[in-house]
Amino acid sequence: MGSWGICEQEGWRKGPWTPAEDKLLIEYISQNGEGRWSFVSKCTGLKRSGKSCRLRWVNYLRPGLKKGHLTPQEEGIIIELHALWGNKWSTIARYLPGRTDNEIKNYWRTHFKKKSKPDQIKQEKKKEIIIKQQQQQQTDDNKNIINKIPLATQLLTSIEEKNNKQEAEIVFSGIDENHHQFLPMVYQDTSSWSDNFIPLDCYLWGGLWDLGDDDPNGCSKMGAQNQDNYYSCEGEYAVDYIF
DNA sequence: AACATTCCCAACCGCGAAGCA
DNA sequence: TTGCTTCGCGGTTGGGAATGT
Repeated sequence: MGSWGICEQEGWRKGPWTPAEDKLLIEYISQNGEGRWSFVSKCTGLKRSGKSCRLRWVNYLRPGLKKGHLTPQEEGIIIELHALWGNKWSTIARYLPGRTDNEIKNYWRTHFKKKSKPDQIKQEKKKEIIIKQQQQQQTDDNKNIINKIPLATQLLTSIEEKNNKQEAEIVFSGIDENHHQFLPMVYQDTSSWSDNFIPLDCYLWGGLWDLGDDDPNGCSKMGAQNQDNYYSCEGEYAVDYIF
């Protein structure tokens, strides 16, 4: 079934929402809360499928949504997280309060994907060469860096031992051509991540997560807790601890 | 001014996961 | 366990706005 409930029902409206439709949907949700989307049409007389109602609410009407262009900081986060997770738009969106997966997806397609054409490919290849040249050096560097991070080492070991299928691997770390410090990165299967736990590599990206105003670690808002392969951001740990 | 092209984003579609009887 | 319904996600599309020729 493609579109929830009475999917092939005649008379579903499609296309842009009108202000009157928005009003009906907002009223419904203010009285009944989110969810049970298939009941919206029954309760309000709205000629929209549950799926359409959910989409409209989530992407446009929901309170707290930010409008307007993404900030450079948000853009940076998208780039970083996309490099890590790929097209996991909803996952990325969780770390950009007020932004929707749809918005981020659209933004990526229009601002970044088009740029990864010829010029970008050349640049990528250049980078690959540079990175390869650095890798040998970095292998040693990694050891040195990790030696400075006992906890990180522990966690890496933990991931490797307990989740050998995830094949945790340090991809690179070191210093780029502009003398910017790379953090060690760990690529792993992200499918098992839960909302409540922050993977090691996110922990390692402490600066990135420091978006908050309520917690110097920028982590508490993510509700991190202890779990086998995940680093707890509650308590005394400081993300800046790494470098 | 007129037309063509590109950009942008809201909305749709198909699929798979989750929940439940 | 199975089948059905609901939900959420990622990919794609359609069309208006902006820009270029």
